[in-house]
Amino acid sequence: MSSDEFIVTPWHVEGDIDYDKLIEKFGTQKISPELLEKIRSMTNEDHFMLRRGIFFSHREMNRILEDYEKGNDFFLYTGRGPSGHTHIGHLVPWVFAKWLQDKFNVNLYFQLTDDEKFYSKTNLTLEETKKFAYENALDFIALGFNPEKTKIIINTKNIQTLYPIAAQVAKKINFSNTKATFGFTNETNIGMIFYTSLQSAPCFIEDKPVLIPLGVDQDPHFRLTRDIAQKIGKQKPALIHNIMIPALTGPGGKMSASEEKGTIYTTDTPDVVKKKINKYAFSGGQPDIEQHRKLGGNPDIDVSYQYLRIFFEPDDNKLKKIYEDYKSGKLLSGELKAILIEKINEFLKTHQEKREKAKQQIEQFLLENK
RNA sequence: GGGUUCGUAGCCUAGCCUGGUAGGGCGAUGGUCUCCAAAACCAUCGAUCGUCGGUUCAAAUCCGAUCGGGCCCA
Repeated sequence: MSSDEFIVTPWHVEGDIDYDKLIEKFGTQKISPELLEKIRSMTNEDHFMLRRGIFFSHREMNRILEDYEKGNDFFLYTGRGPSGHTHIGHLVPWVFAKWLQDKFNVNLYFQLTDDEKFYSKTNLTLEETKKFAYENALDFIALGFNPEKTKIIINTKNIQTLYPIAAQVAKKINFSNTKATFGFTNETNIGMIFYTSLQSAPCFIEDKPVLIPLGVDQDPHFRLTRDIAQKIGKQKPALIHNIMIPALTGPGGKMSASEEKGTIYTTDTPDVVKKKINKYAFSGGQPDIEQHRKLGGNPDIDVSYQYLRIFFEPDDNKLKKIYEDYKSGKLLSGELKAILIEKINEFLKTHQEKREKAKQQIEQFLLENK
């Protein structure tokens, strides 16, 4: 694969992603300055993930906001495929969903697709994906969601609730649609072929419009959902997409939960975090200290800097100083890494405490089948 | 149920026809070099060749059975 090629699908992300090209390819809308301003004025806050383009693309987010202004409520939906333990990249859309929920005071559904990971990962058993679903749920809850307005859907547990909706969806999607959208072939197991209708189901769990914050790689599922929404008498789901979080080891793919090395898990200890960052984080520094002082580093490709930008340093002034110091050569890669290590460990300390408490709270969050 | 095809280290794979206990790539690990990482260079680990049995002095290689995956047909 040459350097200007990239692949983005719900199951595989590879290459150096050109997000403008991806917008064109997927047919989404870039988040315009006007939309940014609208969100800002409605929430009275300028969220750093929007300002910095971590969320960069959408489908009909403006419609959701306009309806909301007219007094029409919406709800939020996001999720996670439990193929492994939660890593810090997963938290991006969840934290953003929390923010949206707080600002608009709306319900949120969080879907754990344990069945889908069982179908798509040959080496995972259903027991394992169910176990990871539970583990992932703890991380989600730890972010502080309100149990009154937030429900966790586990596919294998909530199938009774999801199935009637999924059936409506499934009848309107044919094999050619899914083949074209996901690249399925005759070897694809039939669980995968049906699966997208289950991922669609939460879009219609309430009779209101839905807004879905999610990683852009999951967009294809909802492209199909949007295509069939009107056929089943529902509104199209609206989406807001975040970029893929780079792996520690460098650009050229998203952080993968199955690759131990390039991943910081939410359960990692401070020592492990330190070791992983120092040992694996791809840097934009120069080959040696003299050249670095003279030529400066490149924060745009430096993974440590990117993590600060994407998640761990919401303060623009501090981030700007780091950017400039690194670029000028004043800040060394090792020093930049030290800043990130401290930020991550500070975050994980409280996260891990909340995660422990979540074990007592999980029951309140699980959706009950009706 | 029938047919067909595949099963070699974490992954991809050579070898199988023409039997003599396995070679490569990626990855991983360690080192050199770096403020780190990457790159580069050096080194190392790692496979009883799905399983059981047969033929043979000798089988990943031939034969049989069996298990598992894929596809086609019913």
